Amino acid sequence: MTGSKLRVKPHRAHPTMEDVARRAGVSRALVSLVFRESPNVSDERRARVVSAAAELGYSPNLAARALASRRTRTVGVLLNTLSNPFFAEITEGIEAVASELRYHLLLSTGGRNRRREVDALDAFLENRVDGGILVSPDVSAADLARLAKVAPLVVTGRLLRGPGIDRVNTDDALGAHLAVAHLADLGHHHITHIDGGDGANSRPRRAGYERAMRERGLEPVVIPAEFTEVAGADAVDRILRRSPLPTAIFAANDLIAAGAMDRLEDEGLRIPEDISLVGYDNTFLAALHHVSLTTINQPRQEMGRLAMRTLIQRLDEPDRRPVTHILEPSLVVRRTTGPPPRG
Amino acid sequence: MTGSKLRVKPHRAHPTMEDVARRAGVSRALVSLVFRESPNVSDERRARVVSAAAELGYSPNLAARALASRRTRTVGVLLNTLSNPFFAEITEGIEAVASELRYHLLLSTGGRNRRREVDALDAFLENRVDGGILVSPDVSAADLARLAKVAPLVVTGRLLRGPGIDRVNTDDALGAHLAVAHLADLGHHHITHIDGGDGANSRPRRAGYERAMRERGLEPVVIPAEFTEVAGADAVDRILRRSPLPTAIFAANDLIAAGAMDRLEDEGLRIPEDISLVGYDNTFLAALHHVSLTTINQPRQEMGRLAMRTLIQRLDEPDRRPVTHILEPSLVVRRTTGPPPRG
DNA sequence: GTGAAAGCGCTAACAC
DNA sequence: GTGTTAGCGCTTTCAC
Repeated sequence: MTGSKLRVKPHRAHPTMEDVARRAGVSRALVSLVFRESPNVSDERRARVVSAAAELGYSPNLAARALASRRTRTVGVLLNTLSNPFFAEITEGIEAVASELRYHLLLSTGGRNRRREVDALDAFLENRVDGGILVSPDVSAADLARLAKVAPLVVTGRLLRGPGIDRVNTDDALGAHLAVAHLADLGHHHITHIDGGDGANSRPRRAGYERAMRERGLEPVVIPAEFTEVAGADAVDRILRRSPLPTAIFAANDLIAAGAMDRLEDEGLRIPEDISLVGYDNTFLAALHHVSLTTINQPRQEMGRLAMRTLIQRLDEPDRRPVTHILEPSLVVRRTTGPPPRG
Repeated sequence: MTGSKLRVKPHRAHPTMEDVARRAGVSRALVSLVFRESPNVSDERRARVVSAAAELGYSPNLAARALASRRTRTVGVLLNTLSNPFFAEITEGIEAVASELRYHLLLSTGGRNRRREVDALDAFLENRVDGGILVSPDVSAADLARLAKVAPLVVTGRLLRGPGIDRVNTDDALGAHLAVAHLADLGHHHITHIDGGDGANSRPRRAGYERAMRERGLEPVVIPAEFTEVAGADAVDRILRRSPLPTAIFAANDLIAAGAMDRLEDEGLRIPEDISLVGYDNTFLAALHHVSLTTINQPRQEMGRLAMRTLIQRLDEPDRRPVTHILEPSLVVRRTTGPPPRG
């Protein structure tokens, strides 16, 4: 036992089923049936049990239940960080259906740190979670498989296959396509992409961009960057030194777009009159009136809900083959895109 | 059992301490001692046990441990919503020290919904959490006391007193003071406050503003609103109809300030040349280069860390008297404040 | 419908 | 240092 000295006082005596049974004048087993909502209990006795429990302030001990039933009704959720609204919203989706179905969540943030992620998976194991939802995990396939052997998993943001592993993903390549198509339809030919380096979804977005450009006979130009505001601003500096100047920029996420927007305006360029700008993720940021960024929306809440529902389905039907759900992103047009300048 | 049909397969047989003991050629109790890191085990046997466990892929069953030890090493965390970065960052602080001290988190978001919050507290009870951290909870004092009777609590954002309840708060009145002082020092006399209605921290901020104004012989003017961007914009509309026009606005949070900023600029007012603007919370938003809002910072991560540490201390020392920690906000000067226009 | 009895996998005295 | 023994509070056959 690490850390504190653990002079923790044990819980004050909680009443047990035994106590409830005694008070209601029935057997312990009957109380158990009532709390598991068995139909085979007479209304009269059920009422007696319920009110006895209420009087005593009884609350079932989930540890005991888990031990006896070999089921915990909790699912482990692993994600990068809650500070990123993207993950926070996915989590909210998960939580919504979990609470509806009376499941508990054991939450861990791995912080893009492999060791912490492995710790989290160990915690899932030790808690004997009924299943797990891993949002863009960094851990090795082997570590994942170890958990998957013992509890079904839903993984997002990775292409991992395996028995007991279902997947929920969004189609990032399609999202990039949507962005390019929107700009091309407005008449842009010179569309530069600022990418996200080796951030989680950077690659498929870049690939989608490149393919969409080539399909239209346009020349892809990729400026390497990373998923931050500063990187977006720096990337614009590099873009402005090139020629021909692009008439539109497709940024790999909204944060990059925000940084780019700043720098473009600092340079006296008007958006969208002089240059158009598209982001990705439709974060809170993009929706700000002040920013009003055209961007690609990912159904975050829905990703979470779907992940949880998928897990429940597998719990119901452990032997069906693995499924992959792909959610489609959509274009949100705001005020940072318009036709290219004349001439 | 609600929802799914629960044809859940029990866990594949996990190895138990019995298995490990047999394999290592020792008693079950010795294995238990090793896993609890007891010093009274010879190095040789410890090594035997550890490697036997590794070979079997043994992982301790926390439910069994909880049942026997009457301690779960998990703490329940209740908060409004993860979508608000404010709560997300507090949670990250809590998680950081929890994971360091090998505690687990049972997380629930109440969504400002009293019923869901009560459900969450029930879940804490049923899980026999060792303690709870409630971030700006909405539940009644009675519901809170019920939980507090059985597990120590740390509450933030509320002034609740009670045995077994420690508190961590920030000094919102001081934050408001800082904002007013900053503006007054710049030479502003007409400072209008856009408030947050009955949002969580609205009242102390408003009160702090009013007192700070009066202390300087200035007349407080409060425009009622709520904690949203739209409300901020609407409030500006109302402000512009008044006279004399203020030379500075102190908004009750950053979101309001963002809305206000938009509308002010729409009306052709320059910030800070024509009018200064101060927000509250120092969210991500304020830090955007594009926005660059002068605001009041709350140490969010630190709030979370402190809450968790406070809880651990009480676990170590259940009978000490309740403590209240007050964290101090600080002023972050960016580009939306300056001296009032001349004349 | 209801009750009795045997565990679930571990901890915590206590003996040795 | 190490092994023995009783539970912890529930679920789950299996009789009745």
